[in-house]
Amino acid sequence: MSLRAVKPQHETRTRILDAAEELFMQHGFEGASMRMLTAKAGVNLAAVNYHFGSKHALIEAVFRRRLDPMNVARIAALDRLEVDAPGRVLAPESIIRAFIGPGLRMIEDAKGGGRNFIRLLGRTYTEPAKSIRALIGHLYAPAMERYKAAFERALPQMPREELVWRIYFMFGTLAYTLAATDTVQLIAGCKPEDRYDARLLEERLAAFLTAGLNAPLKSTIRKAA
Amino acid sequence: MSLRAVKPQHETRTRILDAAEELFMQHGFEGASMRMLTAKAGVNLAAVNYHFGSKHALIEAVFRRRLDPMNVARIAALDRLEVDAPGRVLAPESIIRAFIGPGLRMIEDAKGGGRNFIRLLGRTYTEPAKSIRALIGHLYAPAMERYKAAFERALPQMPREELVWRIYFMFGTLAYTLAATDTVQLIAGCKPEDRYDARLLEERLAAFLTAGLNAPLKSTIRKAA
DNA sequence: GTCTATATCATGATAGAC
DNA sequence: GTCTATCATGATATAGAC
Repeated sequence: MSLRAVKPQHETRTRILDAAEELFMQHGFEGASMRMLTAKAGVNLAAVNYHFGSKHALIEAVFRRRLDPMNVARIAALDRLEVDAPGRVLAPESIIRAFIGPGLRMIEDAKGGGRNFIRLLGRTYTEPAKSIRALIGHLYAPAMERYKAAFERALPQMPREELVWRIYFMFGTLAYTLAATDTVQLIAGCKPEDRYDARLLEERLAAFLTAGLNAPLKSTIRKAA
Repeated sequence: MSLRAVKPQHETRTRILDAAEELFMQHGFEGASMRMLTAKAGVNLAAVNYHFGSKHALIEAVFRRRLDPMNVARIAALDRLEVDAPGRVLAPESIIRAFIGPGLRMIEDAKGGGRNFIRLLGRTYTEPAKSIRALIGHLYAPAMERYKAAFERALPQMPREELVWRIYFMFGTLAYTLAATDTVQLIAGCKPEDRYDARLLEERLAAFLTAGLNAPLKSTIRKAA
């Protein structure tokens, strides 16, 4: 019942999450120490254990904060498509755009930390401990199921197994593109501002992915040497 | 001038490299300690510093051992294509197959450690310290330049900037596919043996990438809602 | 070349004053 | 809720016997 300001309650938590997101991205989960991130956040070392309980619980919180809304947005975008075209078969390209949009928009959020998170997410597919992989898979599962079903309806003639692989390829292209926009020298020659232009990236990615998804089922008969 | 067996000279080095490759893949560069990897290799803790000088130098050695031959094989495959069709324009698909072949073959090498390395490589695009990224970029550079030039000749009508992005997307799809074949639950439904069948993967990837690379330049005009 | 033993330091976590 | 101080552990690296 005190009259003290109520601000500090969430602020420390948020500052820790922001710092953790950036440092986990830069140094990995093991490489970023709690001392590093509490120093960056300007909070006391013990605050992490007070607010989150352990380093591992902090890692989970970092992912949940961003992934939950991102996948909600993905599902909402798909819902909108289906409501706007009731009963009709959706074009694969529009499903692709609905899926990649929420992730792409995040890379424009440099100040709010979204870009850091996107790159952190990219590393997560290969690096982390099993427990983290399981968490990510769990958080992604609902959106993935919805999109898988949408693609199956949009491409009824494609064998299920081939479709699963092509979804996997698309997922990989997106993950890599979002994660590595800073790091890969190949892209270094491009205009720097293009790397974070979500609209341009969406056009380029949508064209590439749509063509890949619709690739002919029998590979072209090539005349071997 | 002793008559002792000469085997031990290289064996310790190799055992350390094999163990490091696997443990760096599983736990990351910071997460895998020298104690862990010397224990796995069955060598003494001090042997790493004797043979490599430091942990960082060991990491470099791990990459050089595999990347050098892999890129040599890639360049050789492109050379062969150009020799077999002198003066003629190469089909984009054959260039793609020449590039992805050496990496794909590695995932079949479970026993020799190639599969471990491929997954280790995948994480490297997003995770590592700048010094490692620089090393990787340096080791890749010759092959990337050759292939970039080959694609430019094969697709003279495509704007250079769009081509760079499409090469980037292809590179990402390959990297992700190779790196994540174990981890992603989406693919878990497939027949497990298919994940490591290089021939099947090459067919699937080549179809997807070729279509993506050749995607129409203006995205389909879609009737928005 | 290989080993034991150890120096030096950083880590995650916690106890307890305020 | 926040701080200081500290514990127990495990890290890289090295010195020196064999």
